[in-house]
Amino acid sequence: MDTVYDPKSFESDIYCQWESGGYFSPDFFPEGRPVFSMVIPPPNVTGKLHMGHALNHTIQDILARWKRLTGHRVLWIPGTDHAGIATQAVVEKQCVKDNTSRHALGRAAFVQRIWDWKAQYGSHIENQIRRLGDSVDWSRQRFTLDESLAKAVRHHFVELYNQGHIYRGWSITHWCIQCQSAISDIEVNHIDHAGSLWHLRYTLVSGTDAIVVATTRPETLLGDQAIAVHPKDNRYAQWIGSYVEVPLCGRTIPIVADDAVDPEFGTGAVKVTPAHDHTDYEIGQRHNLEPRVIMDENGCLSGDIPLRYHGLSREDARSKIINDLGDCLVQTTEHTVPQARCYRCDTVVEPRLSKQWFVAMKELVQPAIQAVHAGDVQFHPQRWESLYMNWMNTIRDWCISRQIWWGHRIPVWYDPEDPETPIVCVNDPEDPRLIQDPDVLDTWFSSAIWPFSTMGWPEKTTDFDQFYPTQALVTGYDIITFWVSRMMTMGIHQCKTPPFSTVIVHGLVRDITGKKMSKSLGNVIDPIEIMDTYGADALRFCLASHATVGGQDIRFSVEKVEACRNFANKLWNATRYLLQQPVNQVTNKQPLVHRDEDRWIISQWYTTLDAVNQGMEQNNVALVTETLWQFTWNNVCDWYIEMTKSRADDAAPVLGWVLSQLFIVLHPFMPFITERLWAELQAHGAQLSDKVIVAQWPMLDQSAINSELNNTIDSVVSIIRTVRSLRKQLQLKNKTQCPLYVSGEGGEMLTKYSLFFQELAGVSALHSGGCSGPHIPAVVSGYTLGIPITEATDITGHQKRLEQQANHTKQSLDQVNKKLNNPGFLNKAPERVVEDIRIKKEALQCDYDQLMVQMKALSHNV
RNA sequence: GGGCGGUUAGCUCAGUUGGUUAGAGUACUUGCUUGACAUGCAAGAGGUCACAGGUUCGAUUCCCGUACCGCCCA
Repeated sequence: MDTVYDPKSFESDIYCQWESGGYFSPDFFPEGRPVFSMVIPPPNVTGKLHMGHALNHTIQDILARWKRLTGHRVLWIPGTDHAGIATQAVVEKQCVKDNTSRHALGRAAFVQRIWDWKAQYGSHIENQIRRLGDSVDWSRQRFTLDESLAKAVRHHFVELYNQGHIYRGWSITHWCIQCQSAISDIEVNHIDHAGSLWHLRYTLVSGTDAIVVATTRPETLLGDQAIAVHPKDNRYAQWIGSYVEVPLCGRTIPIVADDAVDPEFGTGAVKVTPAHDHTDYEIGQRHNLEPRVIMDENGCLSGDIPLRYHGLSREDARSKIINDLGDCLVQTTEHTVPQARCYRCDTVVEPRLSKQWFVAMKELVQPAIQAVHAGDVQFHPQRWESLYMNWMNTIRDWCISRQIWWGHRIPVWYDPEDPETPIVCVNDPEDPRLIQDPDVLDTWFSSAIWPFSTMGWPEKTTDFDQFYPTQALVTGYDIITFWVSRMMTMGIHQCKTPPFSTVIVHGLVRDITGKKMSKSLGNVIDPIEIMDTYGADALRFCLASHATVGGQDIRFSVEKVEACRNFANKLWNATRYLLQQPVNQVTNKQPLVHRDEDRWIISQWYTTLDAVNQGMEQNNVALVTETLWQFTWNNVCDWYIEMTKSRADDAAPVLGWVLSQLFIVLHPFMPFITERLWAELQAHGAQLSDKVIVAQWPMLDQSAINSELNNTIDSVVSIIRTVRSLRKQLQLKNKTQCPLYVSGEGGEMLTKYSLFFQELAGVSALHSGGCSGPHIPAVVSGYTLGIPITEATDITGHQKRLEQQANHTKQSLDQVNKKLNNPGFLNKAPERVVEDIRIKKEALQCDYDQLMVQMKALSHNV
């Protein structure tokens, strides 16, 4: 073995062994075992691995490997989604480079080009996932456009349509001029923008009066069909029903009264543009206003408008119109406007009247609400439940048609002679006259059925029988609304059971200052680069150590990954140390031992295992990493190995057993190094079976936990540390040994461990009882220590130190006494607490008295 | 405007029924070529638990408010 842990030298090799050995498949294990299944949140096929994936996958893989080790047949399904708009955009860019376009190529050729692209680059992210160590079943890998999944999507669509949950209709939808498609409500971010409020004068047709309206989008006046005021607004009551002239157009439009108008906003009168605003559309419906479309799909003015505005962009149109308004522009004020932007490309989204396909959600989501309500599905942490509930309770219809070519084409056909009647069917109709709807479905429409489409639904497959529903879904909170809610809705609707029983929600990975990682900020940290430098295990352990029960966002620091790499190195070298001794007696059976330090490490191990088990059950991954780190580094390396160095061969079966058990429990967190070290033990003759990925999780042996022994060894450790500290202050050379006097109740018992004091604290001889000559004293956990003074001793320094300790002890003692002198405390606090405080007081008093004695004695030596 | 989360050592974070002298890693200081490991060992220093009030015998912990940071929805 190398003296230094070098993950690059073995990680990929180990992954190949797992993958080719079939260990990731549930079929590796006999039937009859309990099942644990999960589906991966399918990453975008154009994507590359980012820190969010790394965190998400680390948590899932920890779960999967833990469940596998605890005897489950684990199925974790991998795959990617076709990411309609994103993928199409990538290939369109490629077309531009090649001096062509999708329209020049035509639909079929363009779609083929995307498939070609996918064949070449689509497995990029899959290979990155392998780097992370994901124990996914590649034999069941899926892509949302696979034939069987496409069939599932069609089946799903047709069924929903036949049941009346899907309809086609006119509506104001968000139109992204960049993506050239309608997008759903949820794909829009509302961001405040420093804009203006323009006050415009509309002259009444009869008479000379005018009404002033306030608007944030003056360019839409070309599409105005009314002015609206609140029905109870006295300022305008007399004008309701009158007509005004639209500036720059000459058209006349009515003044209507509508509750939707906020009298407090602007002048209390608003212009109504039904074809280009959600609220205005609704007002228009109530007052029979014809929507007037004045903008094309590129956001340029068009339609029945004055010629001079034709073809202007939204921005140019605005400035030109403001310029042309003249007297009609009464005033301009600064105003913060919420701007709707596309979540993919950040372009300002245009509300646009168009005919789209929708899923009527209100009724469909009811069972999904109920399931969470009834506790059939639980969120961890629970607070996300309210986000889910809020979203579901205020759900609006879901626009699922997209005006692009890459995706599941809507399974609807029209007879050219009757284009208003859709023919909806699973299989392509035979009649060649029929024309298929050109649109494709929102990618999320196929993602919503991912937990069962991946298992062969709607066919009755054995996978579906065995593995649906899944047990857990792991995701960032940002896609609870996008994805979790829809999987719940569709899963219950189609399969009568929620698709998972637990939703584990984690935070987002941010940079060290707490900012979101983004290309434009230039603060992106590439997980692949991190793995190249520190190894996958270090990255995983680092992310896991941040995955607290609270699910807080994570500030990612490279330093912490480095620390985790060092931890791996520690484990590596502890094993290297062990392998200097014969390990052929190492088995998975707890070895018989007769020494306290052996019993102690075994006791500590089970204490650790107990905490690990509880942490895993409670989904507290971060706590588990801390517990394992502490045991490995502090208990095993710092103390057990050091205590047994003089009898290393004798202790090897114990150390070997402890480490091999530890490898199993660490394996979900650091799969590569534990597998590698497991193999190393095997190669040196340890009797360990197969691979650690399929080892048996240790059984907790409560009877081996010995708290009395733990306390004793704790005392020994404290004394050794104190002696080291004293030696440092005495400026004793490392090799200079000194005698140690220990007095205090049970002090004789410590002679049993004199070898430890000798080897770990440089004690030449341990004397039970006080030191009669001049000495440096110390008080630690009820014992009084003494080291004889030499010429080099800095006595005043020690007096200072003792004084400090005495002050400190006195403070604590005062606090404790205050409590014990407080009748309220004595009467009202539980007896247990009062008793604890009494015991503590005695210990503190004893220490304090000793310190006083020692200080006095020391002062004689000055 | 409505809702949620955060504020603990220089930095990143633990701290679950309210009760040890508030912990860890890292950074820092000092000393070590220690027969596993300098990706290391040892010793040390470092905190008014954001601020103000309340409940309580007792508050980092529970409640109310304020400030700042962040997120979601409209």
